[in-house]
Amino acid sequence: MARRYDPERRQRIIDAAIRVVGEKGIAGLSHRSVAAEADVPLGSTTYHFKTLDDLMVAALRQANEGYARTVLARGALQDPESDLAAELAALGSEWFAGDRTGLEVEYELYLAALRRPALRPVAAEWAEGFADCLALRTDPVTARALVALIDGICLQVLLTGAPYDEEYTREVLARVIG
Amino acid sequence: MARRYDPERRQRIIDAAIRVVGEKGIAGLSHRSVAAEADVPLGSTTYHFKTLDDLMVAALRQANEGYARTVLARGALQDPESDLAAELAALGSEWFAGDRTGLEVEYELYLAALRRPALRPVAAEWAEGFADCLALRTDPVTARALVALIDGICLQVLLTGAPYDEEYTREVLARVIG
DNA sequence: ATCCCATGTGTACTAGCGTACACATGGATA
DNA sequence: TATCCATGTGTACGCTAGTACACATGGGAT
Repeated sequence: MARRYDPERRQRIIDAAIRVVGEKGIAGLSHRSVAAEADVPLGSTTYHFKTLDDLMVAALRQANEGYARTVLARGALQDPESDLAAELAALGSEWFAGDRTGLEVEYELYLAALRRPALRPVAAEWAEGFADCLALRTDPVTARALVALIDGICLQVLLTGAPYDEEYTREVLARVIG
Repeated sequence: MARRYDPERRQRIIDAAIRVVGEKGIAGLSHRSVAAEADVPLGSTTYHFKTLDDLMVAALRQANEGYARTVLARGALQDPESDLAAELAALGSEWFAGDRTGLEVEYELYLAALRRPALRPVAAEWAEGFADCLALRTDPVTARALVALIDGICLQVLLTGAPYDEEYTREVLARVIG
């Protein structure tokens, strides 16, 4: 019995869940599919995560942390001298560059909060955390609006297949900043 | 057997699908659950809609038409003298007033396009149709941004459970209009 | 050193799913 | 009127799901 007493078992299950959502979407997420992806027995996924909602909460929280890091990594966002709209539009370009799987996973789990109350606090954490970060450069109301507009623009791109337009994004974000 | 040769069978199945999504979410949508809700045999739902995607396409299209009517019904939107931002913010209040089930169904199907390519053209129809309508009062770029911002604001409300704030919405929409 | 219990493993049960298919029926067409 | 085929009905199959549970194991508290 290899891998008994695996101290990272729980973490590996979360990572596997994120990969499953990336490959098959939330509809393809099950205790069994995650167990197979993580190479652990079925009972192990049900032991660590009693319900799929629990697992999605953990996965969304982890995805949020990843995107929070990409925001934090863009240090210029904190620099009062930088062009906030341009920085945010460039952040969007970074998100959409290359493989979009990560972004799709983030949004799929985020949007799942619509029907899964358990996810709502985690979705709210993301929105508020991002807004708090932006509020350092502007007022809270504007910060909330920026988050909403960025969400809306990202969704239009993901849902309709339209290309991401950084210059357009910068322009309209700048209007909200006023 | 009663109800043989039911000329509205297909329509009744679509209506039932929308009710099922409203009650149980897309996750609860199946040929069987819809058949039960529409009070038709299983074979009837699979006959009219070969796949669930087909059924979701029909349901989203119908939901879109309903919301398009609420937009058109707000005649003041077309009136060049009216305050566009205020009218749109009021439209949001109308959407959120009372039972939100309809709005949740609309967004749940709309957002499902993220993972279901079959729904993307229908999602794009909604976004473009709404934007085209707004473009009558402003330019196409601003119209698109307004749709994105409205989507973002509605989602924040639905996902995080925050209340809908008409005055805040009017204020930030006005900034985008410039 | 002993024991407990958090953790890990394997399997079985029941329910619901999409799918397929054989057959029924009667409006539309010729 | 005779025929055809779009539409309607009922049932069965194989698959996957969540859940439950009995049992195994060994790290850490005592």
